Amino acid sequence: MQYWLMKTEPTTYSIDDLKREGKTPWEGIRNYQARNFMRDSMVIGDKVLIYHSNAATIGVSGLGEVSSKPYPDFFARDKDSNYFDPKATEEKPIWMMVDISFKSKFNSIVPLQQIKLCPELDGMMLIKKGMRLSIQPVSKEHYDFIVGMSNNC
DNA sequence: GCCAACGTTGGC
DNA sequence: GCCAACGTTGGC
Repeated sequence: MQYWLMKTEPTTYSIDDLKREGKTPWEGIRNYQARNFMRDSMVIGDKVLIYHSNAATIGVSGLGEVSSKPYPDFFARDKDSNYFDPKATEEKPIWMMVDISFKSKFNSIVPLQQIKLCPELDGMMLIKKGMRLSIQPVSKEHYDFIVGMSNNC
């Protein structure tokens, strides 16, 4: 069992969209390191912090769970998709994804600003300078602490 | 909208 | 394999 943080821009796909749909393919990851986490390390049942970037309120908005094995991101082969990649083929799909299911929406977002201020969260990948990975591993301690912060809002 | 930090591309 | 140019991310 591992813990992750996955970024999304709420104008594209928010925690409310995930709540409404219950489950979604996490398509459009076009970074090898992020893909490798999904392809090589994620297993069904892993816990996920859903993070809103480029938003009015930036921060962790709720919880999800990995609910499928990795499989090819078929958007890469859809010419009409923003995520189309001409190099992707059926034999070599290049890009992989997993399904993420909805677990909960926080009463209020745990803001990035606050995450940066908590000594308990020192060392989180999210707050490292220059870090822009859209999928990051999170320690159980940091995961639990952020869930705790959401309960105190 | 700005821009720092990264990642990718492509000529050599 | 180097590295300049370009594109993207994402906080501010």
